Amino acid sequence: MERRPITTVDVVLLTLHEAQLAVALTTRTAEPFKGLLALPGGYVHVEQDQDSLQSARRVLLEKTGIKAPYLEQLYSFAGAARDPRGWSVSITYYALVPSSALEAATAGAISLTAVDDIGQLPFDHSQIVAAAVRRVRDKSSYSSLPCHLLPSRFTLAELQSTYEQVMGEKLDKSSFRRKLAALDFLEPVRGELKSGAHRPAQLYRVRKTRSLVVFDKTM
Amino acid sequence: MERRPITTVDVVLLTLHEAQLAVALTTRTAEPFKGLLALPGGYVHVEQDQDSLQSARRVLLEKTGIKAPYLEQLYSFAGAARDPRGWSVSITYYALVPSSALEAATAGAISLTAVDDIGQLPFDHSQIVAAAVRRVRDKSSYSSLPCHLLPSRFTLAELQSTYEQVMGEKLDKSSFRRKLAALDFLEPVRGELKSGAHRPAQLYRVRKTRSLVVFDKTM
DNA sequence: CCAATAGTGTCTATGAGACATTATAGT
DNA sequence: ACTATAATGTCTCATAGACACTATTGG
Repeated sequence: MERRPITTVDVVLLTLHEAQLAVALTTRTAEPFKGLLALPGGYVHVEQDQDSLQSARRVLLEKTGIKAPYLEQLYSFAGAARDPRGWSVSITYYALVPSSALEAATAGAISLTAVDDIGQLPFDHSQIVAAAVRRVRDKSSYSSLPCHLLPSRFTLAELQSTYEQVMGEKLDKSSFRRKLAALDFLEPVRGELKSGAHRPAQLYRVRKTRSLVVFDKTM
Repeated sequence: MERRPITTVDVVLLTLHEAQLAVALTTRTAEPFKGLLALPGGYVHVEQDQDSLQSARRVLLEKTGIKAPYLEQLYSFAGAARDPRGWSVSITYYALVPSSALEAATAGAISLTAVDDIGQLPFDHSQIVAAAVRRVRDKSSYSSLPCHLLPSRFTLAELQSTYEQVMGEKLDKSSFRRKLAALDFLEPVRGELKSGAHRPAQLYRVRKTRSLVVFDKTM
């Protein structure tokens, strides 16, 4: 009987940090690449995990303390060359969390790096990060995905800024709000406002039933 | 050391058959589910395959005789419950071929079933087919993907009909052609026409450098 | 009143859908 | 001439982007 590949999960945990989309890296505690920064990841535990989503959740909790993020399968990287231990499969996931969730959850074991200046990472983790960023930017262009980078209540200006930071481009305020209104996945939080030295803004939250709304495409 | 999961690839081979999007199923030659129709699939061969795309290509060639189709990774299904042999990972791919490629390649070992009346399949193959169909329909709505369901030369009417069969809805001829012209991924085949009892149509082919063109999205 | 940000309105250009018209083959 | 399909043109409406304007707070 021939040898089975190694099976792991790796998670690309993304958040906004210093007005940039940033990925959370952890220091590897075991060989290979011990001591280097890499994606939080680990073996699938066949007695413990019912499926790979649970593996991803467990690994993320163990390595970063994050509990219930937006979590979605990204892609599987599999082959003979990507891991020095031999033929391996990495089922990868990406997660989005508000930066507040990161501050609360971790004991500082995490390094946040802007996705646009990731250097070389162990294994094929640079490619994995690149794929996640592509996916998130693409999906953000036609869905409410970036909402998961914000706390549960936010202003429309904060939401627009989040989209802009994810996409890396400015958006028109009027058009942006027209689209939000048409899609109708936000609801104002009654009576609550946010303060500054100027007109206060209405706070909103995502409607319970519409945590991921996909906009129109063409053709 | 704990046991590693089984690692397999399964391929959802799609084509047009009797004006419907159809999936190619093969009869299982081994347990479990020996003798039943299922997706062409098999173990990853770690000494033979450099990566999972090569596994998919190999499996598809072995089981169906298809050589160089459009082939793209779909999703990975992984868990304790999906295969009676135990915890397993299936890295799934989908392939698109013109129906002519199927007739030529197979010795009749393939069963073509319209995707909209797939019943129960072994393992979680029904779900896998459903995911592939969702992906193909979605991607067809904003890309030139359906071109891979046609032979290398085709008329605009044939292309429109292909889109309609994939998407399951009628399209307006004028709008369809306007969009094709704007995207500019087709080129007329010089002097060649196709005949009937009426005005002949221009034949086209996909430009070499534009085998998958993605249209605009919004936001 | 001023500064600063929130929120809304208007104009225009683009593009999609619906539908009509012209073109060209065989019979 | 007739029919069938190819190919193109026109009209209208919806919508996105650009930008201007009004609203409301603190100082």
